[in-house]
Amino acid sequence: MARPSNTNARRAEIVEGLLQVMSAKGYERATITEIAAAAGLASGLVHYHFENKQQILVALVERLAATVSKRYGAPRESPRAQLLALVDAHLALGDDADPRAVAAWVVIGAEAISQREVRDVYSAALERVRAEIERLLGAWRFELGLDPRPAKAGAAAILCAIEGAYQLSAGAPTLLPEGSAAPTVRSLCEALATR
Amino acid sequence: MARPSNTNARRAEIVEGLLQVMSAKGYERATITEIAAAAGLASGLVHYHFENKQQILVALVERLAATVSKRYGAPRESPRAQLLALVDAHLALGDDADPRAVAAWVVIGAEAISQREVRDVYSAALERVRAEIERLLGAWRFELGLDPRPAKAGAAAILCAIEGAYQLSAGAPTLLPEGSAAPTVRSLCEALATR
Amino acid sequence: MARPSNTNARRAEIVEGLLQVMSAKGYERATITEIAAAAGLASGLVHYHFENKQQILVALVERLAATVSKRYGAPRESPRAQLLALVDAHLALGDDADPRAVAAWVVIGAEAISQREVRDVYSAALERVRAEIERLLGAWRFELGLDPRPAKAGAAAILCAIEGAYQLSAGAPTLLPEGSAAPTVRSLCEALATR
Amino acid sequence: MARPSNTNARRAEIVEGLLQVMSAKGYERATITEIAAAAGLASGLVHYHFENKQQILVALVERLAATVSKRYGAPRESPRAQLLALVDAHLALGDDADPRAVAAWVVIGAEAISQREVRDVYSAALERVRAEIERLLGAWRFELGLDPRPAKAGAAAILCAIEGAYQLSAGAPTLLPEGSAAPTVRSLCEALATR
DNA sequence: TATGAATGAGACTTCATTCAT
DNA sequence: CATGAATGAAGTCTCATTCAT
Repeated sequence: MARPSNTNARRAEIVEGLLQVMSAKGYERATITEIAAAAGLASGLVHYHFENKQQILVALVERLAATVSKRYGAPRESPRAQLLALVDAHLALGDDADPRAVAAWVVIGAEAISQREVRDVYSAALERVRAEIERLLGAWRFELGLDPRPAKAGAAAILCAIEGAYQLSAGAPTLLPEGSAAPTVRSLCEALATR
Repeated sequence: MARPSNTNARRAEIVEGLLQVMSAKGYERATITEIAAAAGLASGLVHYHFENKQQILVALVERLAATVSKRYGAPRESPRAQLLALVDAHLALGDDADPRAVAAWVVIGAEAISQREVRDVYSAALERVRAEIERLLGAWRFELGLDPRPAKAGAAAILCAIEGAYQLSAGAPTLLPEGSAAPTVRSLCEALATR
Repeated sequence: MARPSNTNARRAEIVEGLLQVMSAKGYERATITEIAAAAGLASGLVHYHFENKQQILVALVERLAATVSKRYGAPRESPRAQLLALVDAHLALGDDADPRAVAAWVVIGAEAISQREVRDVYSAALERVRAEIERLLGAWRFELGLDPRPAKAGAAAILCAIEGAYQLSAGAPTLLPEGSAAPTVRSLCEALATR
Repeated sequence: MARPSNTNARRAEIVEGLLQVMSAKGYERATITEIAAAAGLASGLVHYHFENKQQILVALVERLAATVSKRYGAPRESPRAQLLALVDAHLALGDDADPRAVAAWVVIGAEAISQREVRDVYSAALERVRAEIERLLGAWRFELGLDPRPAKAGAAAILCAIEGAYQLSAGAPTLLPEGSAAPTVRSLCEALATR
């Protein structure tokens, strides 16, 4: 009698709509009306599936973090390969590259400053990545017979570089030539792993 | 009879007001009324000194870039010292550190994505820094007898790390321990200069 | 094959749901969704049993009037006893007291001002009470050998006092000490009957 | 240089607009747009002078209470005259009678149930009246050589009757013949004072 | 220059009602 | 009868900008 719930699909569509509009206009200028239109829905439906606009943003943070995780995916044979795969997954080489996702992520980083709930999920996502980088960098250095302790500072540096690459490629695209971010950060990993 | 113009002083006060409000609330949520209040002015006066809200933001970008330049200041004896001074000037060690300026800069980076005029001044400011880093890193490598050409990619990496450090310290403050950004990026410079 | 109709039971549940929500939030702020939830029903069902929201309100007016009538119930030996029983039935002494019903009745009185259909049933319910009071007060005075004609004005005064007691106990609960309304109005009846 | 502030005048106009619209439609159905139109103002101005809609309602409660106080005005020679003047001031005989104010007051009483801030000012206004009635009724009874203590219950009864008369005249106008409320309540005062 | 009231477009959000299942 | 998603109008509130003084 009752239709099967399609709430999850609708929520995903709305989140996708926010991603599209927000990457072009920023968060505050992404109106509910536009988000709904981008998702092909009536505007009133947005608030049936989300309590308010901020909740869509929170859901988007999680969706973007999950997308990178998925792309990172399968385990590799060595810490080195694994770390470089992580970098590539973030700086998305090839067809997967999604400039809108990058722009949205930078906007989210700015919103995290003033919106606690956004900051919480944003910080948590970054912390997971940082911990993984630290683990891999430490293992790599250990294999090389080096002291693994500097991996903590190194992980922070690598994460900074990744986030900074997002920032530059979205906000100052002339500065970071297309496709140059990944190799740059990869070589940075090499430098931090081997000294 | 004519009062001496205080336009420049007033403009600076308004820009400072935007800095304060924006670092706490973001750009769109920084209202003219609040900006004026933070500057101790009547709201109507803001549009006497600035054509519109965006122009205040543009002026703020220039003000922040100039502040860092000033802090960077005096020439040092070696490319290495000069580069490390540049890093310190950006990641503002000591009493000069201004979390509000960092937050505002991150917000500006996000606004640059969708507002061309902001992007122009933002990109230009970053490009000046990037070019300076490249110049210093190249000179440093030259002194060490290394090929100076990788300085281009290295400069990009260093700039990414600086901007990423801003991002993390403003949007995920638990991730980047107080004062840890500068030494991390300094050691990154060493790594990139010497291999 | 056909299920027995449960329309009447469902309608009563919905009316009860409105009573609950309305007494806490007022009529306009009582949403169909909340009313349905309070009744343990799906929101779509409400409009199967009622044409629109106002019809639920009309049904509630009748339900509340009927509840008081039922409480008033059995005939007493004298006009005096009967009138005092009527007052008690309205100002609901003892366990029967239902603050939500009182609040809802006051809200209904306000809605009656601007909604004709509500006003009609509200006025009719009050008129039945007023006529009964007048009848009893007249009979009482007649038994005492007094002119029964002032019973008309007296009935109005008593009805005013009852409705005013509702108003105060719901909207200014600090003013009318718990349980003080009924004795006060009873003594008012004595005063109006005997002079 | 600066224009003299007209905030108080504007606020009064807006409050008056709410009175007009609310007496015809109820509080929730009185839209800001209509209130502004009734006051001859642009809608945006309403929120320049009032934080939100509820604050207009609060201001209206105070305005209505003050209006009755003013009408009550000058002191009389005896407690009896003073009390009857108070009743007349409330049930506004003659040209002063304002059915819209009565309707608005009843609507306010209903809103007081669910809006704490409204309840606070509404209760306070009623309490002032109640205390004055008690004082006058006690003095009157004292002059007559009667025990003044029942004045407390009597004052409650009189206040109930006044508020109930508002209720009936606004919500069930056929029940309370035009102009009949005041004499009825006056005779009620006599009854309560003299027994 | 300076003030702060005024404007009006547009944002988010709510909600009665409808309807496919 | 029942469900709950869907619709779209309408409401409150915000705010950049303008303007009379």
